[in-house]
Amino acid sequence: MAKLAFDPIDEARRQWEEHGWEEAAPGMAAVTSIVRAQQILMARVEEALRPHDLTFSRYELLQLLAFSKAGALPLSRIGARLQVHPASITNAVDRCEKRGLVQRVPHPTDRRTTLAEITSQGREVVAKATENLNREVFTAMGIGNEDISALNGVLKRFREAHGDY
Amino acid sequence: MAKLAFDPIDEARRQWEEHGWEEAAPGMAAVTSIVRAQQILMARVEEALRPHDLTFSRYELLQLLAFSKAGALPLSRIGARLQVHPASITNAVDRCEKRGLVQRVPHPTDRRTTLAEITSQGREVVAKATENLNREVFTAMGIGNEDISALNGVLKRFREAHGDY
DNA sequence: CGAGAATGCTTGGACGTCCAACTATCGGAC
DNA sequence: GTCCGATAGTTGGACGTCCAAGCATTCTCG
Repeated sequence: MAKLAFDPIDEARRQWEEHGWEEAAPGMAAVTSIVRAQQILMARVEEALRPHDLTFSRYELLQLLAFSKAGALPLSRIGARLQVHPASITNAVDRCEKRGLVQRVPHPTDRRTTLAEITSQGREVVAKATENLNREVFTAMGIGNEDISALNGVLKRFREAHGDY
Repeated sequence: MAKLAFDPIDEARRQWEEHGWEEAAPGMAAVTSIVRAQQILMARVEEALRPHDLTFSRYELLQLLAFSKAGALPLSRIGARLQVHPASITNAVDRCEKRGLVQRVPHPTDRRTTLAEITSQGREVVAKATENLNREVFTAMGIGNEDISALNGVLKRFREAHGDY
């Protein structure tokens, strides 16, 4: 994988400083690092999910439903929890419904609302997928526990500062 | 923006621990946090670039060329530096070329290779875009300098552990 | 020197994301 | 009680990413 003899982010930082943007250099490095880390992680996650024919979005959908009390939630609440556009929810639910992992159910009192309900097959698939993810990704981060804790702390402050949750 | 009364990541962690996956909980939280942080950052970046009609991929392409000695690089080297698929480079160069920010030039000795060369207009656009990014994103991260340093340190170790660079 | 492997780029298709526009339903205010 | 704004979900289009396949060129090695 390593095609380069140097760290591209260190290199970018050097360039930033050379151009008189010392103020912005650490932030630039942080943004670039997060983007790159996300690319690496998503590649690993998608690989762990491939045997189950799931994508990360669809996995998140199924896991959220599996953890909910009734196994069903309004699409709008799903969107709020996963922080994605309503159209993306429609898409994810469509695909899961085609595979029988989820089914659309009308809301009992509000006819505008549609619920997504996880099926027993959906529960099976998401259980196996979680097992894989835990083994191949979440417990194999490649950095120490202190680093993971520090990361979680910083990113929690970051998200809070930007009005997440 | 804040639609929720709780942190979804804390909630997910709680669920993980309840299901006996304590081992994987910190890694799960870290992965989810990185994904979410990247979403937040990309939204901010894209907004800062919108006035210049650029996307982040195209900005990265232009900045890389602007910093290169000759203002031109083989498409394959661009792909290696930005860590994206060749097809994505083709796409980005196509769009920049249509706007006159970049032009394709044949490699002097290797006829397989195509160079992307930044134009003077491309240099103007990327300079203004960088100014915007520095002001609106890179120097407005919402967390302290120590947090940014810690983040950069952890993510550098993470990237190194996964064979980046 | 010549055939097969490797490299460089492009194309077409699948997927996910967002936005804007639209339909349907609900709820509050006068 | 009715109308108008807010809310819920879907659709179609634009964009970016990846993969697989294909074509051209260059390199390697017998």
